[in-house]
Amino acid sequence: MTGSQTVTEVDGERDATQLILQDIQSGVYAPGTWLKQIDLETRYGRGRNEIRRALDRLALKRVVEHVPNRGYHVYLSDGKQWDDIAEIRIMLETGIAGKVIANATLADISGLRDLANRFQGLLLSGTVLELYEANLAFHRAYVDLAGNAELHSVIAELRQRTSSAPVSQWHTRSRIEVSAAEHHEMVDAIAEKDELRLKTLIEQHIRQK
Amino acid sequence: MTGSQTVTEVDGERDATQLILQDIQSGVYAPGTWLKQIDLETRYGRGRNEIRRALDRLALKRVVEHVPNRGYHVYLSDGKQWDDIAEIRIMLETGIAGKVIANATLADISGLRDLANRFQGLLLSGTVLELYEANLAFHRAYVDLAGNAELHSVIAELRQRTSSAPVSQWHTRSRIEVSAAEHHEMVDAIAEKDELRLKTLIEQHIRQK
DNA sequence: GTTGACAAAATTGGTACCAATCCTATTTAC
DNA sequence: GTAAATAGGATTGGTACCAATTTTGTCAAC
Repeated sequence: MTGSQTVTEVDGERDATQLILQDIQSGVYAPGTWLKQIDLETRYGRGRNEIRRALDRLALKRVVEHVPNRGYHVYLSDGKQWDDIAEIRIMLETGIAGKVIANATLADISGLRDLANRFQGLLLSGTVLELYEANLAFHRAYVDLAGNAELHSVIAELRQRTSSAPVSQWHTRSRIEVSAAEHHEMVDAIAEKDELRLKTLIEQHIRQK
Repeated sequence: MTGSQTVTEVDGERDATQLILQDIQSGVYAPGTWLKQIDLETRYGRGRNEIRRALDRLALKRVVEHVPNRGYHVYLSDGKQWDDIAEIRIMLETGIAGKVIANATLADISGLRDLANRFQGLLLSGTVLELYEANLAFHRAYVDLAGNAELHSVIAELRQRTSSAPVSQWHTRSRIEVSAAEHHEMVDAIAEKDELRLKTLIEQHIRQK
């Protein structure tokens, strides 16, 4: 049974890569699942060619794995990989702490506060994917304050690598609550220009999530 | 004049992506050059399909830029981008300094020393590409000592992003000499377990290159 | 009942073709 | 003589088809 009706009314312009990625992140395709080209073709209403390109890109991003003459399947991330990537993120996000504090205007801080609030607001009503997006928006805004255009894409890529099963993270509500609180603490630290505290918070935040 | 004979006798198994990348890094294709599919097809003796996939991958890596219905051209890296990437590399390579020192066995240090020597040895006789590869091997070995499997690919990717014109870097011999000396100093610092000095050296090394 | 071989179906991956788009050179009007 | 318009050529990018490989299902032998 490969069937699955078209998921789209008007996905119109969006890239197939992101659609597939989003479905993987939403848990539609569990880790280990084989992604058959024909299925994807009908599901997203795209040509064979675009599907192949999308799968190749995802394979490059290590979201799926390619086995010649067998196809592509969702990557099964092990614990070690998660730890390694967390460590890299810590190095980068703490590394820019000083710059962020130096660059942050009052408007920036207020913007961050809004994003932290939005995440907190979704805590009760939001879906997992919405929470995921809100959390991502917060971290993205933080990283942007460093003024390093490249860093943005690097971190985004890192996130995608582990996000194979974001559902499996944040299983308990209490953990999400902690995350929401930490977001606010981070904003506080930025407002008070307390670099050391900010770094400590970030490390703690990334590790536990 | 689009002509250019096949560059290969037996490139047999190597991926077209890497062949093109290597040619860009060697300066065969200058920044800004349009990479026509037909030319690449004949030059590397590959099908249209593989060329397209390779170009798509390189576009994803930001080595080339894709303009719809126009084609792909070698990316022109501006100074800001170089600085941004250098900064990221500094954060990462200094960030692992402690772990590297902790993990490095005598054999590891000796291995690093060999690689530093090899770079130095190529200083007179080697081509630009050989120097580039030797330098890369040294840094790769250093990064590997951190025991973070993911970090490896992240840094490799970062390097590729700026390596559009490695020829333009290292224009003067004196700079290469300085780099070679710094490699040795880094090994010294690791051997003496002087983390602070190692970090200083790395920052200096990456920035000036 | 289990294991092995064989045939059929399904899936991938490559090749070739064709339409759409863009650049260039020539011609024409002013 | 210069500029706009037009025709021609070249390049990209998508679609369809076909071959190669693998998996699944069936049958026979032990």
